[in-house]
Amino acid sequence: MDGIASLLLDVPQFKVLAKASDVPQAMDYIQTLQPDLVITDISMGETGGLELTRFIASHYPLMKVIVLSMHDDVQHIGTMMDAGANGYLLKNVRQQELQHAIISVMEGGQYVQQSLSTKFAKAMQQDTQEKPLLSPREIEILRLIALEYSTLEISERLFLSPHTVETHRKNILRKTKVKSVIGLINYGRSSGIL
Amino acid sequence: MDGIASLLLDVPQFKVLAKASDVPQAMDYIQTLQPDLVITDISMGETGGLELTRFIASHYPLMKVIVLSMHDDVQHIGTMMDAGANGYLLKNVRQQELQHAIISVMEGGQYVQQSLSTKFAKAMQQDTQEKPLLSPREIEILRLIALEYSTLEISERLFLSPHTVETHRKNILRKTKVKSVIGLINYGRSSGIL
DNA sequence: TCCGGGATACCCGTTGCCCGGTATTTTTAA
DNA sequence: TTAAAAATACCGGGCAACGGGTATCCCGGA
Repeated sequence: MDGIASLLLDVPQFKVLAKASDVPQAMDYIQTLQPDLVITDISMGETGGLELTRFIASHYPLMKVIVLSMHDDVQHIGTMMDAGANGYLLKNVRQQELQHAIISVMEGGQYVQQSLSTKFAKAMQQDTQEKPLLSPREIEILRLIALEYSTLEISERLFLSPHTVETHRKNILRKTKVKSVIGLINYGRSSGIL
Repeated sequence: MDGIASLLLDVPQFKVLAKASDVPQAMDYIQTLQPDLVITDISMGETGGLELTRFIASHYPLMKVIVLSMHDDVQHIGTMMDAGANGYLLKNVRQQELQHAIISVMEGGQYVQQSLSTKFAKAMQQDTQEKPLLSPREIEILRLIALEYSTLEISERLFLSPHTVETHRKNILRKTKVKSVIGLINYGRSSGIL
């Protein structure tokens, strides 16, 4: 971790606000300092880094996250990027590429290390190739949710069991990776469903 | 009251489902028959009509309420309209204007008797003229709600008791007259707060 | 000077969302 | 045709949201 910090210290336009050695500490710093960018080492607690990334993505949508990892497989990259990471680099990244990644990310882009981007891009292509994500039925229900219909009201309107609507609702939440109806509305707006 | 009913009976597209002589009886009818429209005489029990209107507005948002009154002052009109009434007429209203009011209200509009609307509109103007509606604190909290913060998280972020946040949330819901966070988001979007 | 609104805080009860499952039928895709 | 996905339905539990109260403090306008 010190290695990374020293890499950054050499560059005047970057300022290291804090370094955290565990996830709770990191969360604390993030909430108090609210930095523009968080560099997360997912080798430290395995799942901790994933949770941290999800937390940042949902609570601070404008805050950027770059993941430092030692895993170069598509699964790990995909999981972190899905969780809301803006960049993914291996721990052996060179200073120049790290700086480049930071700049790209801060400008609103995504950055995956050169040596990984080829295989990841290929996987991504098959992965994100306009998969509808939500089924027609689910979209229908999402629209009704956005219109302030309760689960019970939706079930009455569509002649379904409330249980069915509940299941659909759960599946929608799972698929869109949001934590409540609020995220659902935001998702619907940004994806053009609503 | 019979005078009103007979006015309505002359018109084929209106059907009088029931007449109530006191508030509890009216509540009973409303809940069992769920009419499209309720015409309330606020001279009968003073506060009773106000409570009834509030009850309908909160429990049956789509049900319309027209208030028949003998008070022509701005206070009374404002109170009833704020409580959720869709129309306000004096008891001496002519049949033609009553019908017109009903049609306007059923089409989703608001109707205040011609002879009153001028003074009321003037009061309303000062009243609704960029009244911030939500206080700065409430707007702050609304924004955090939209970012998927829970009440507890908001309280921690603003160094407040969760109870306080709860109160603000309730006041926001009351002021914006929506029924859940979903309506809150929609309100925020349309009003430009979010 | 007094009143009202805003901000703060607390309590209690009900409702509905959310999460964790399981399971059947139908439809679609491989 | 066979496997996966979608749509349907049900159960039980936890907890946040919501509604309706009460109460104090402070400040700015009437």
